[in-house]
Amino acid sequence: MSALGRSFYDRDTLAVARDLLGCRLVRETPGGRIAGRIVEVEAYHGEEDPACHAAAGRTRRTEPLYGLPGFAYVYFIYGMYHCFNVVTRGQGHPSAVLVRALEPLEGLERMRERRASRRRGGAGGIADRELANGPGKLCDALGITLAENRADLTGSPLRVEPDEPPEAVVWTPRVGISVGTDRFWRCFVKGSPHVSRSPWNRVLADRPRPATV
DNA sequence: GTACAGATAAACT
DNA sequence: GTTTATCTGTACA
Repeated sequence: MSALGRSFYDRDTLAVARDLLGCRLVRETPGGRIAGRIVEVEAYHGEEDPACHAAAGRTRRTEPLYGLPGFAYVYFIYGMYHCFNVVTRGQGHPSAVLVRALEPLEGLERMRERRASRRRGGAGGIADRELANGPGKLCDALGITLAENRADLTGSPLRVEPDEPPEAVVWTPRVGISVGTDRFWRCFVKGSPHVSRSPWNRVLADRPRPATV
């Protein structure tokens, strides 16, 4: 399966977020493929979005957001974890989609080994659904670090492949932010047991897709 | 099952 | 010096 091309990412951020659900995030390693179905994402939309890192303007960290769509934006957070984003839209509009959770599909044992190295319990204690049900966890499972920041997702060992689209999705506010909580820009596959933990998961009513910004 | 404290360092002010 | 798009272990129900 070939990677999604540049034009996929060069669209409205909410549309890219929605269409990433169901796709397969793939990491090629010397030991083989590690991959999972994307089941949860969040949109971060430009300097006018107070929760977007670009709200602080163009800095050393946010530089990738101002670059071409289809490249990775990875940052280090809470002194311990990494978060993986795909850059959307054209240059000059700094927006991206945070990938928050995967349904593990390939290389589950390699995921387990990488995740276990940070824990005390050992590799045996991690259930399949706990391997990548969070933005920090999936970066650990796939071995994504700052070395992958600015990687070209359209032609590299780290890429997104089209797969089965979800039957239904749910929109909620974004997780872990203190501003911009009025925007329902988190989107996940309805009924998936692989999404991250959030009080908003109980909001079962389907929200219509937010208006394009 | 839920609730909370604490870990830990880059980027920014 | 402050903040942070998180996770884990422990405590308790």
